[in-house]
Amino acid sequence: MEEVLSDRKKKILKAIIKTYMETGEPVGSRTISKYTDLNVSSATIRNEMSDLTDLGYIVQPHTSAGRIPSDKGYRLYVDELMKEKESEVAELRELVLEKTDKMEKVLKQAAKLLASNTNYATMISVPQYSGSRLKFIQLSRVSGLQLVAVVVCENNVVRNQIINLDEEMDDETILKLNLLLNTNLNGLPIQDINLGMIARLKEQAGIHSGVVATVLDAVAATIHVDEEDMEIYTSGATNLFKYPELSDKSKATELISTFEEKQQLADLVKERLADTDNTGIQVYIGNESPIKTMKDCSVVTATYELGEGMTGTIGIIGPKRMDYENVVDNLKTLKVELDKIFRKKLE
Amino acid sequence: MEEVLSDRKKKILKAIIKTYMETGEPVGSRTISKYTDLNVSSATIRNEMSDLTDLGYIVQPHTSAGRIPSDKGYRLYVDELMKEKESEVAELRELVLEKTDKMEKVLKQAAKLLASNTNYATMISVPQYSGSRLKFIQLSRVSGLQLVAVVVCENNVVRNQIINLDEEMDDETILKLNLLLNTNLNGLPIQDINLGMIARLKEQAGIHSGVVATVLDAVAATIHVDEEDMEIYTSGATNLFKYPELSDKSKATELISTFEEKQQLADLVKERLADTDNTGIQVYIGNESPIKTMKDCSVVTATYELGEGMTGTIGIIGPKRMDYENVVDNLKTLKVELDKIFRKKLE
DNA sequence: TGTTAGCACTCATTTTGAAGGAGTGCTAAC
DNA sequence: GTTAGCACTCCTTCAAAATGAGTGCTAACA
Repeated sequence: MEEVLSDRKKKILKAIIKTYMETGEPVGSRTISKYTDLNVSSATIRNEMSDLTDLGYIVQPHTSAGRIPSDKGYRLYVDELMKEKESEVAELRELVLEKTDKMEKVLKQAAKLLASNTNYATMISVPQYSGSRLKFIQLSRVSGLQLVAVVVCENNVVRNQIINLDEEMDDETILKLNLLLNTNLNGLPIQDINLGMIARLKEQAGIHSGVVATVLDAVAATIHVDEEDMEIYTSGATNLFKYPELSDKSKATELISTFEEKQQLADLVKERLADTDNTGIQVYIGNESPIKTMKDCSVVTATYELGEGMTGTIGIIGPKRMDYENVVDNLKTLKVELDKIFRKKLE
Repeated sequence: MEEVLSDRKKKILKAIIKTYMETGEPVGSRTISKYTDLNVSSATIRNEMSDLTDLGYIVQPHTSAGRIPSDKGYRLYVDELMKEKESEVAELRELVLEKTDKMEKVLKQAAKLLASNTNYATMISVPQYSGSRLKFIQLSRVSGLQLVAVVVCENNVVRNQIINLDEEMDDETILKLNLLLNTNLNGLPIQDINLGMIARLKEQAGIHSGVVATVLDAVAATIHVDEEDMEIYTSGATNLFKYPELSDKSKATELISTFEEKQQLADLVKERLADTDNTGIQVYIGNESPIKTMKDCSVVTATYELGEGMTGTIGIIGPKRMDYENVVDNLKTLKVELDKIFRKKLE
């Protein structure tokens, strides 16, 4: 399995992939013989191509057509062949920064920008705040039978919830509960606050067991709200229509559905985030992707950090012949820019 | 312009529209002569169709093809011809209700359900809380230089924001501000709380002008946050691929983009909500729609209410030959169900 | 006067076949 | 090991021909 390719074979493979990226058409031996600086005839190229086909790096759609790269070919390209390109970083910053104040907007804009920069489809996940600690918690009476619970985390994410009571709760009790909650929970990592802990608090609070229990349960719910479902913004899904190999009706339908549903994208993001060694950029080629509808696509993802344990994922989805260099570059740049923007925002 | 059509012409027009809805193909005279209970020959139908063409109710794509309904034809159909159908209401309720607790989830699910029920694309807007009154407002210290502002409206929508301070603010000032804010603003409609009012409060608060001003501005921003941009959920955009007249590449791209961007959908919703007499169901046929990319579609919208001035819009987007009866039915049902669900939730 | 049958005509769609062309694989020669 | 040459495959394109749905018109009929 671990064949070593000759330099010439590598050059030819690379030329095939590059040409195919541009044209989307199978590429023939004559094209390559002119394209490369190898100065060999098309017949020679043909022999080499025949070998590459046997080795599984390229594929012939039908007998008398040129070759197109296989997943294995792309993989080699991504892993070895595309090293040298000089990074011509786009200036994302000014565009992104222009007085957007809310994280959501920045993320949406980032997805949009990336899509228009690359001409592929993009997605970006709203960072989860796993690992973040509780900074502040408060119950306030809103009206007779209503409280509002407000939870602030270290990373300044705020959650809240209205709590409807069955019976009234006096100010003193509320005060006591606030004290109880803050002394016991502040500084704890969000995911460590579990039901057992809440149960213990309930005991400690004792007195008005009925209402207090309701309230504490609600507080717990507020803390953990949306823990499992992840928000994802997408952009440029229609860019995929530009690539004929993806835009026949059934494929397009499936792809666009995937982008509309977002569930599968979320799963992918979760998988990436769960990866312990998730610092780098990950490339899924064709069937390597966990999303089956994307078997004809490649997916490139990067994770970005907001400090304090908040990580999100950016992804680019395009045809297998996507311009990997450019995509990786863009992702790297965006990753850095997002880091800067958010780090700055979080004082 | 106000021609009166003979009964027979109406019947023929209706038959044409119905048949065209099913097949999507131009319908010819022979088909109609067999389809209707008129028992007239195709030649007679041809004469009538010729008249209808002259009157602009139907259109001939090319000389030797059948006829398809024009926008005017559909309009007549929607306004007059589809009255009689018996309403076979789908049982949305159980499906929607299954323990979803958050409004967003209910809305997302409603969009999804409607899309799968109708086989068209759907959208639903998160209700705006215009007209709602402020119920409760509170500033709390989160840490040394951070406050959190929490605003609760009558309809239990909660907004919050972290406020970063330049200098510390003592507990007494915070208390005073809370009192000031609550006594002055509570009970006021959200949109009546304007900058002038905030300016007056600033004066009243006087003392620590610098920090206090910052805080009050932030509070104002919290109250009005997102006032202008409207969240919209969509579902089933890919359903539109099922209709050949919409699924050629350029049209499909435009349509899907519209659904992805959502901005134009939001504009449409705003327009609908601004409509004083917005209780009913509105049908936009082809170019009647304010969204230009939907000139080959019809858009049917309904507004639903959550009481206390919160109104949202549900929309169905399909080909012009959409099954209007079914769509209108579904919308009506969903409208009622949403009313019930939310009214119940809001105690 | 309204309805109908019949027929010629139109025009989009489908089918067919031929021509063209890109590309391969193989062989033989260098 | 490299190259030129050539037969062969098979996709694509194009135009012509066949098909067929549907119309408009006319003439006959009730």
